[in-house]
Order: sequence, then structure tokens, then C-alpha cells
Amino acid sequence: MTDRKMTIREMCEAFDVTPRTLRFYEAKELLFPIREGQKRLFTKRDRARLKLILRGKRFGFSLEEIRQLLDLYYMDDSQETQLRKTYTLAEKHLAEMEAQRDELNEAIAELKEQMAWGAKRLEQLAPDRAAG
Amino acid sequence: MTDRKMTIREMCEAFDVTPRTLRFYEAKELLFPIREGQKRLFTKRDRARLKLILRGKRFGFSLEEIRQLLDLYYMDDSQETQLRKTYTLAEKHLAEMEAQRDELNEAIAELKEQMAWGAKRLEQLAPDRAAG
DNA sequence: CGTTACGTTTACGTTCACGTCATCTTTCCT
DNA sequence: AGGAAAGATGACGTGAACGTAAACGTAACG
Repeated sequence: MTDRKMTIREMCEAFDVTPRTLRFYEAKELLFPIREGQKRLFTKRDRARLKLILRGKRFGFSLEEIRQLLDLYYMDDSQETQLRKTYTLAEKHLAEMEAQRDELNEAIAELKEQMAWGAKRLEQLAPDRAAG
Repeated sequence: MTDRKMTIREMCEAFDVTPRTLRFYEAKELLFPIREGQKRLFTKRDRARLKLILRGKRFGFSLEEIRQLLDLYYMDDSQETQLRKTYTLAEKHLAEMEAQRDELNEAIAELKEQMAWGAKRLEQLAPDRAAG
């Protein structure tokens, strides 16, 4: 496997984050870059995790919640209880995400309706150049 | 219209927030309770706004972003430029929300797939009591 | 051989969204 | 009248998620 390890700068450019952020994530045990002497090197695994981290953030999950979810993706089957616990947690999150999606759809519909109103008002004010 | 004004306590129980939160939202100009002497009274309008505020938060919008969006729902048609500006802002947010929904659907699919894996592993460990 | 670029650690600063006192009126109840 | 309950106004505290500055190491470039 071509696992090109990346420096912190390369990571920053690839994912549009700062070095501080990556070190912070390491301190919080969300990433585990290997060390070459003093320097960090980010593996393919770190890149996959970071992608999931950033996505989780966009959905409003805290870093701690994300950390626990990452375990589902990257767990060694060592102990069952842990796996089972994580699985249950994932079920909870899945339910949350589906609920959030449904509410989001509702909100989108409402906002669209509201915007139709706004568009109508704009047309009345300036019939020549309609909104949109 | 039966606009039963509500005290801060009633609001707190109705929406499951603290008094501090409501005063904070007033300070940030998201709510505009009227005053009866010293005391705040929350109108139907405040309740509608609060509902939108709490929903916006669940979608990860900041209070400042929410404040601007609320203007679309509660603007007097006084000046066109303002209305047009807000409309444009709403279009941006709508696009964001739709993108977020799509990404959320993607993430849900991925998580489900990942959980199928976890379930399989759990079955191997304890075939009698399956996961789910 | 200096300096420029990239990296490190340590540590204090900052923003957001409130929580948590402390202190003071107002109001309602017995 | 007296006391709890509800509400108000500061003002300081807090946790999350970084920003930012200081001080240092080292490796390559001209």
C-alpha cells in the first residue's frame, strides 16, 4: 500500500486547517501521527480520521462525541464489551442524524415558503427585475 | 388574536431553556419581550422567533447568523435594499442547508454500512445474542 | 556561515453561549 | 406585617475549540 506520510503543512493545505488544529486533535486523541524524530507524520489512517472529524463537526457533533464514534470505524476486535458499547452509541448517533435530516428537510421547506413571500414582495416593489 | 403574553418562567418551561438564556437572547437582539414595569412579557412573536432560534442552533448556525435570518421572517417592507439583501442571505443559507442535508444522507449511509460490519463482528463473537 | 523555512513545546489569550453567584425590587400569600 | 417566590441587574466564571506569541531545534539554501 502506498501510504505516503504527510507533514503537518501538507495536511493543513489538503484539509484547510491550521497546524494548531492538528496538534490539538492529537492532544485530544483524535489523531495519532507517528513521529520521525521530533516531527509528526500523518498516515493514511490519520487522513481518513480527519475527514470524518471535519464532517462530524459540520453536523454539530463535539470533538468528544466524534472521538467515540471514530472508535467504531477503527476498533480492533480485542474486547467485545467495548465494541458492543460503541455499537450502541453509534445507533444513538444514527437516530440523531436521521432526526436531524428530517427536521432539516422541514426547515428547508419552510424557508422556501418564506422566500416565496419575500420574492412576491420584491416583485411588487420592482416588477421589472424579479428576485432569483 | 389571542396573544397570551407569557412570563419568563412560562417561556422557560414551554421551551426548556433557562431565564439566563432568554435574557441573553434579548441582549443579542434575537428576542424583544415587552415590558410591564420592570418585568418581561413574551409575545406570540417572541415564541415564534424562539422556536426558529432553537431550530437554527440544532443545525449548527451561530446566534448571529440566526439573528440575520430572523429578519427574513419578520421584516416590515420598509426598505427594499434591506429586504433584497436579506433575501440573498437566505438563498445562501438555503443552499447550505440543502448541501448539509445531502452530506448528512451520505454520512448516514456510510455509518449504516459501518454498523453492518460491527454487527457482523458481534455475531461472530456471540452468535446467540445478535446485535440490534 | 548566516538566515529562511518548517517544525516543536509551553503557555496565556479569545470567542461563543451561556452558568452562577450576589444583591435588590416587586408581588403574592397567610 | 412578614416572608417566600419570581423577576431584575450586574459581574464574574466556565468549557469547548482553537488563536497567538515566545523560545527553541534543525535542515537546506545561497
